[in-house]
Amino acid sequence: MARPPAPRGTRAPTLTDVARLAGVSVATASKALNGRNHVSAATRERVLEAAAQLSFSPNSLARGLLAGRTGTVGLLTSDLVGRFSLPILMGAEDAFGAGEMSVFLCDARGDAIRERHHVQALLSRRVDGLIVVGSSTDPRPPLAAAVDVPVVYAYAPSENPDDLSIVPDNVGAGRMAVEHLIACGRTRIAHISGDRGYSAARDRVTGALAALDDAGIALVGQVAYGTWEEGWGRAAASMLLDREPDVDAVLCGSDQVARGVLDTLRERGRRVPEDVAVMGFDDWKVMTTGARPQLTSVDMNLEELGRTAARALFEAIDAEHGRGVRTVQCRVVVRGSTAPEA
Amino acid sequence: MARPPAPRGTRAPTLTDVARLAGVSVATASKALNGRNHVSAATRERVLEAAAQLSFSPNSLARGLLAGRTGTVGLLTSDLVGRFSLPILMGAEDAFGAGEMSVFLCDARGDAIRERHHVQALLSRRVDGLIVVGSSTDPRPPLAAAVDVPVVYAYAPSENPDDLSIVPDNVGAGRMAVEHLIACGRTRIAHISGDRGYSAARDRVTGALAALDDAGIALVGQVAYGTWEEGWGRAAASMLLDREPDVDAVLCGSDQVARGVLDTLRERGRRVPEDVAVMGFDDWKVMTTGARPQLTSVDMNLEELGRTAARALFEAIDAEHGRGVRTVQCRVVVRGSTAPEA
DNA sequence: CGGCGTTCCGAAAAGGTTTTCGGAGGCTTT
DNA sequence: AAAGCCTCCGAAAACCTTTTCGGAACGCCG
Repeated sequence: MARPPAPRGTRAPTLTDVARLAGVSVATASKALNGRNHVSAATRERVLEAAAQLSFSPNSLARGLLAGRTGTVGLLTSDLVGRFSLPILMGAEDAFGAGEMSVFLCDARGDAIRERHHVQALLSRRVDGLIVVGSSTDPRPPLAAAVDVPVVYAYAPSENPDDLSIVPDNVGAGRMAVEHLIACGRTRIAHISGDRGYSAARDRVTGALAALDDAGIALVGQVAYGTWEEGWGRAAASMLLDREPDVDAVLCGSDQVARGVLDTLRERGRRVPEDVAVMGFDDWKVMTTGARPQLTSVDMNLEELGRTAARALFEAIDAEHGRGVRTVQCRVVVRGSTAPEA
Repeated sequence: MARPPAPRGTRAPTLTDVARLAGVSVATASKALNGRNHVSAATRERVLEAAAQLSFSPNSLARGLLAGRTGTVGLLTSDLVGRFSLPILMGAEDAFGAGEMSVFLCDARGDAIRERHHVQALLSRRVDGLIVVGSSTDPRPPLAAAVDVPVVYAYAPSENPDDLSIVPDNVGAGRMAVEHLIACGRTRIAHISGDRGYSAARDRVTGALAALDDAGIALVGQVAYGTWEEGWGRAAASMLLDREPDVDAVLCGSDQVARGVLDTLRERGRRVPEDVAVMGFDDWKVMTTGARPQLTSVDMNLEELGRTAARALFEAIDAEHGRGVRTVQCRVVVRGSTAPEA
């Protein structure tokens, strides 16, 4: 910050330069470039030509300073490394990028201090709004600082019900999964879940049990909680087969767990899907399409969630701020592990 | 853009407000807040208190307008969905976020039109520099528009050697991998690579062959090019075992390919690592640690690459612009698939 | 008491754009 | 011919911060 900016070529052309070249005042140049009226066609043409010749590009800072609106939003994520924030980020970037909005990306890495610092920086840059992306679906504390721009929470809802949160429908996902298995003719369904500490795991269980209840079917064995990893899937499947040899479907808490289950089933000589159907959650492509057979999974529609959050923020910027928790529907992606290839 | 900004609470406090509250002029308030001298301690204290009371946050737009430097950089990626851009992005965000820089994220999705549009938008926002992250390590055309801010290409180098590019050392990675296998006592080494269309695959082959050559060892069979997927790994391993039953190590073009190879080896009753050692590239945690046994891999250090790119851009902003291609070293992460557990 | 140096503060300009308002000129209407 | 309206353009203000420069107050010395 000590040194002055290095003189790199010549300074960017300003509206004044354009006006001078076109032989008009800056006011006229501005009007011509922005398509406002009260400018004759001939003059407008001259200005446009001058602007093109200088490859003029209006200074967004000056514009934002005057308009009180910058056309920027902040995307505050808790962990870029996690694989759930990425599709959401993509969806949001997608929805914004289509318009005239630019996105500031900040990674707080789960650190509250860092988060506060980033929020301050974003506010000082006068963003028009904020999207806060959580790293799990568990509720998170709202932003500490007082923010006078709209905030939308994505994936992890805010603990404050007055905030607007967009979350995936994990209960619905569990329900849809079981309904799919039942539709495939399965009646002896077990559930190997993920980490009990995550509401995503518990919600999916809730939905799954509800669907079983609706169908008048009992779960085979107990819900098995563990971790989100392949190793847990292998171990849990082994125990399951020992205790419940006649199981004909295993719903898994994640695609990774399902991969482990598939491994164990193969080793035990169970055919998938003929003997046992297997399903995962998240539809993580590299997991589902690399598996043998390919894995049926529930797509949580995270990219759509990101787009929804962006659109909600967009509305909140222009109009009134919504509140409450909104869910985004998910969908079953059917592959070979539940339905034999056609 | 039609509606005026919704009046959300009261407008953000400005330096004028702070000065008025503290009973000084804006100039004094500015000096006090920025820690410049020629302000008495008492006055400074009054100003700081007033600023805190109003929770004043200086308007970065106005500051940037004046300073000619905005403290923002643009991060232009070709495909957020790909998993290589993410760690780079993280590293860059990391290196920038530590200071006073904010990052604009743009996803061009491999579309040149969209890319140009984003570059224009970034320039109009007066970013101080740009990082262009490619989706593969193949050289890419330089930015179309004339940019008068420093640009650093990351992962994919620019086709123009006068640009500065930071890329992973794929040749070195191939070399290190083979050296590790040799160090593990393997002498009958095969290589199941990835997609021949990618320079990453070819470069790794180059490095691997060079290391074999140095050691006076011949590759077992031919280099097998295919895809980056698990299925290819399974198929290629099957063919390999048919033709070269006495192979004692398989170097795989990616972790995914390695997973497929592991699968086939298990089915064929070969023990890993006792009979055959297996290695992958990329060190994709979910692939390597979920495997049985856990997979030795070469970490391409992408996060470090992102940090390096950010630092290079930082230097280029302050001083002179570098040029040429710089590589970032990678490292072998040893796991059970090449070395028996201790 | 005058001169001088030091310390502190305020006025003003700069940065680039948008918008408002007034002015100038041309044309129509009475 | 005078009055009025419409079209087009330019001057200037506004947005907010930083920096420069001049001025004021004060203490100290001669």
